[in-house]
Amino acid sequence: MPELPEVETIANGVNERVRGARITRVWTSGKPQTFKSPEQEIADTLTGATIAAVRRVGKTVVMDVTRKKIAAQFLIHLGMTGRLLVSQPEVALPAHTHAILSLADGREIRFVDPRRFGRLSVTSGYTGPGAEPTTISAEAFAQLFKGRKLAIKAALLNQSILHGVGNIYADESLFRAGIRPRRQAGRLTRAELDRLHQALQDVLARAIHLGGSSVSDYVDAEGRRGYFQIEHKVYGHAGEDCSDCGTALKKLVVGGRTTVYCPNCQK
DNA sequence: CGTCCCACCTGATTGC
DNA sequence: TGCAATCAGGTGGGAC
Repeated sequence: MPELPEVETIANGVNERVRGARITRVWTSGKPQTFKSPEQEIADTLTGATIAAVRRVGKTVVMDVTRKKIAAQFLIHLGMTGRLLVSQPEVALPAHTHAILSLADGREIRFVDPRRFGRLSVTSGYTGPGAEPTTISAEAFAQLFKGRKLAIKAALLNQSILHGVGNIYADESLFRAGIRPRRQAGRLTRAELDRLHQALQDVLARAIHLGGSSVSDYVDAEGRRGYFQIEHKVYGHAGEDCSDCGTALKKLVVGGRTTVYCPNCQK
């Protein structure tokens, strides 16, 4: 479901509500695919721990916890349909709930994930697989794509190059930079890469400001929708007229993902 | 190693 | 109305 702006919105929302809380009990669903660490290890690490902070790294929600002076991290990757909710215990459990952290004050942090593409694990020292798009310099950004033969869209989606960008923000930033998604990453000029760097950071900042994109059912920790979808210029608009030039937007598949672009504005 | 493709899941929507 | 096909914000493993 969520890309960088949605994960950031969720992490910030959860952080504001549970930072400093103590976890008294952990329940997990036993669906093996969901758990990258053994469920017992997750329970042992979190039970009795205090939540120091909840933040985003790439598309992963990182919960920093301390238990008996030992620091650890609970990683929540939301996949396509994962949600992280902070609820009062009397609120009915949603279907497909896969983990519940009960807090000392009675509230519950719930991980809900219908498609089960999400993953839960515990670790320490997590830094994510790639570079951080919101703060990377134009120079370092350009460096990432040197010599790469894959399509620029596929490169943007590759989390080990740049982490946090997904299908929506890849298409939206390529449109705003005027670059066709199939262009070979290593053959973009420095000027084009600078435009892409700027467009990507603008789009991500704007989307974070609006609470992310709610395409179907994405909601943050408090059940609020995001509003960046109103500003999508290409994602979800295949066949419609380009908002800038009126040309019909085209759809194709790049890196295995549906891709929409303007054949006139993007070169 | 780089790149491509498909499997992994459920649910909503579309089309016959 | 009913049922099958298609599509979805993401990864990760295997094939080439």
